Amino acid sequence: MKRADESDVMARHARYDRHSTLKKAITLFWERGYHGSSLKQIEQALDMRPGSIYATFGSKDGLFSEALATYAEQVSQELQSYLNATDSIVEGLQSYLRGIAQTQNDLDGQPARACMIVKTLLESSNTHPSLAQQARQILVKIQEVLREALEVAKGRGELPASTDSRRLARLLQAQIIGIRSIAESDLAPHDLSDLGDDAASILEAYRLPHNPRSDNPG
Amino acid sequence: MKRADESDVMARHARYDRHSTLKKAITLFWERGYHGSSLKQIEQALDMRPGSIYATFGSKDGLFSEALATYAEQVSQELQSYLNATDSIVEGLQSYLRGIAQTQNDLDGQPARACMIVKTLLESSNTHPSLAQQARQILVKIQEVLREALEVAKGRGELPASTDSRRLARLLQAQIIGIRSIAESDLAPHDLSDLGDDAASILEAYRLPHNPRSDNPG
DNA sequence: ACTATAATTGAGCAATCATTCAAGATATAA
DNA sequence: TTATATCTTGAATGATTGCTCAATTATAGT
Repeated sequence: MKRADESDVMARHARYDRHSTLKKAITLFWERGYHGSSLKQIEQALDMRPGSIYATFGSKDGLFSEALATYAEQVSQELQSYLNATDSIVEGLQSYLRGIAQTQNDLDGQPARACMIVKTLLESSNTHPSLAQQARQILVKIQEVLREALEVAKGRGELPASTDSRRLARLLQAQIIGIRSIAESDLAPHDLSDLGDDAASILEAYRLPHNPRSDNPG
Repeated sequence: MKRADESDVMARHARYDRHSTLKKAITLFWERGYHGSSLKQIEQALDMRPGSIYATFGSKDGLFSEALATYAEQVSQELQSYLNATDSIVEGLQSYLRGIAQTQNDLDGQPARACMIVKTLLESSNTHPSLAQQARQILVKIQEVLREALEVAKGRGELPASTDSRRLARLLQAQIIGIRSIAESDLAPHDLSDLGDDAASILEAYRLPHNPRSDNPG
């Protein structure tokens, strides 16, 4: 059997760019969730007819799964860009916590909304095991990114060597989830911003006591 | 016109106790959410036929709304019982944060699960405005309970008079939401317990006697 | 036992659900 | 052009959705 890309006769090319289509899917699914998004609405959001959708993504599940993976990639990259923006890992993390507490944190100027990963986990944990498992794995992966960043911070002397990075990473993830979930309330922008500051300042207690006139530099 | 309870002729009494029925509804809706629970499943969970369900609760929306309100009552009472268990408000709050991080925190021995209020808010914020608004109001009410508790703590000298109780209440609510949401991951019981401890110890920095931080957030 | 009242039932409703597939459209190679 | 491969379409599928209501059953007072 001959695969499409091996064929000696080319044919019609796809009208839809997969990645930009997935971004449209993210917008819809992030807003309405899996069960809340009907295929009718998906057709409208993607400007595709059912046949094309199923030919491209296999099923509603497949589309959602790809959209979630793409979203996770976006989130990871955003976190990484915060971490790379400063010499200090801890300050990068603090900056990230403050950033997600801004009501206009997107390029599109969208208001802060709960994380799509958490929304998916909570929605599907007892209705759609495979989706829930995917969400869990993404959360573990992000936790791993946080843990590695904290390890680097330890190496740089920002945190005590005794710091349990895995454990602190979980505390940070809880902050992220808490902030972004509360953002779904109609909290005043200023109050949400304060919450970001408070969550960021939690890290101060974990910092290596930095004494400018320290007499024991070990 | 004669009302039923004014009638001089009594009739068949209801087979179903409203409160125990609502508890069954909570179990289903908490697990599967609003969109994830079909009327077929509701019929089975309540052991009621559609006619009875609609005669009693009006609609699926009405049933869910009553179930959510009942759940909120349960949560508030649990929080209050933690606050009343100790002389110290702060320790009561810490005990609560640790308590919700226990995998078996219910009388029924159920594993820790994400808060039904938050699940509802995230699921319905863009699909079911009235439900989302109800969830938001409940969260505000709980925040108010926390704030009042913190005010009492200030009066008792547990916290500095300068403490912004409203702001700290929001930080605490973010902890609760974060812990309970992360509980939906298949985190090891010990790890979740650690997270509870870490969230509880955040309050140490806000305490009056030994505040390790120079800049008091508040 | 009889009557009035209320609670319960479950078959059945129109609408919507996710999905399929034969037919048509379009681009490339020869 | 013609043939071939691929993409797109949208009507139609059977299942399921939330919900209704006429009929049935059960209770209490007379």
